[in-house]
Amino acid sequence: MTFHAFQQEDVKSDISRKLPDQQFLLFTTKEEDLKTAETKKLNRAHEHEKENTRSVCLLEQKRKVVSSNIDVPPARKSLEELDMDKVTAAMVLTSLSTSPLVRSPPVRPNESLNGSWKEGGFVPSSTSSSGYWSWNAPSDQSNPSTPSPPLSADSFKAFRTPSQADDGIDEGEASNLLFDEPIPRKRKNSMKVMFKCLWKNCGKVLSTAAGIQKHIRTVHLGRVGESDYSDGEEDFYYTEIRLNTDSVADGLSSLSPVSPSLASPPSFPTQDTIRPETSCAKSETKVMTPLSRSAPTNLYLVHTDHAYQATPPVNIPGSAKFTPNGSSFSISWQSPPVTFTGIPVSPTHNRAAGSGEQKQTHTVLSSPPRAAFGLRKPRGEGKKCRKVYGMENRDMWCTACRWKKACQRFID
DNA sequence: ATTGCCGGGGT
DNA sequence: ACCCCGGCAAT
Ligand SMILES: [Zn+2]
Repeated sequence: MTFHAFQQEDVKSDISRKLPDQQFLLFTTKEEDLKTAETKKLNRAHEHEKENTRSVCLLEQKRKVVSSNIDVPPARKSLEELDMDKVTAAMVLTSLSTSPLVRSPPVRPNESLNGSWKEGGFVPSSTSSSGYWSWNAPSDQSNPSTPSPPLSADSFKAFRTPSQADDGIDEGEASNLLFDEPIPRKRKNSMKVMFKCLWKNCGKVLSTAAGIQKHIRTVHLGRVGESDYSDGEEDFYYTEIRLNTDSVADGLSSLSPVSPSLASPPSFPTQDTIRPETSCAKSETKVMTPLSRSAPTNLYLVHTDHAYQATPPVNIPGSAKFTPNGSSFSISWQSPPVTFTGIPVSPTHNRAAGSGEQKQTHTVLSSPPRAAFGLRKPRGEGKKCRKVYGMENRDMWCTACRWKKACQRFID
């Protein structure tokens, strides 16, 4: 782990007025990281090194932006973890109304003095080794009894040290899905991720990290020519906000490539309690009234049921292979037309060209209502890490997405 | 073409 | 357990 400080100097002149001149402390993870994690990814080693550095830098930027915009009593440093959720809740609410947002930082450059010193310390999260990708990671284990406010917010959950085994907990153990009844109903957890530009007088909100980076690059940094100039150190100032699909619409007046956003009626917002143990299936539906016109309710980021696919068996192996041929047929029950597939006996030669022989009767018809199996997973609606962060930010993806498994961060 | 992710492989 | 990727369906 090495530190270097450098001066922000490649900003253009007008920009330097807008943002306080400051020094940056950027830590890269050369030795430690590359030694372990990188060795495995030999094929990708090159770009990865860059990417790593870059994203760290990027995260640092975020921290800096945040830190430079608020005055927090200095006594606060150490216990920030404890009331993190309160702080963040307030913080996000603030961030939604005013552009720059806030957070008590570990390092706080003095903004008024242009000299802008910083103390050298800042061991990045030595106590809480893992990153801050989720609030339940290091802190919540301390107080399982006190329920945190169910409605909280999570903006830029970005402060993590790269590499690390942080991702293991990153989507920590929530196991607390509200209404997960017998039915395979998927949670209505629809939330949107937005990236908001933090430059002054620009509250631009885009839907992808790549998008906002591009925006900042072109609009604020003036780098028009180079489209994907991704050297290690760029100064992005943006934050990530998550909001429910309903109650969007405010604040986001100028968003450009935002997806249409279904105009669903206020389906009760899912509410994940932060209780560590999930108790039984007793639906303690804490369904609170959807705050009528409240600010976009940012959701907590608990989700993260254990590993991949907590959903009941929806996927029958080999079913999909035969769909186009004669062996499958679709039945429409209530709402969604589900397609059942007959179980083929001999996968190799089902339905040859001319032979309409097919004595195979579909026994599936007999078991209508529960039909425990059959349909393929309807393909999660909504953007996942890959789309949201883009290929170039692969190390921001959740673990599952990196493994090409079902995303754990954005659950449908 | 891109995205999500299951299944299966490697360590 | 962690990590990766071929391949497929859906988009
Ligand atoms: Zn993901």
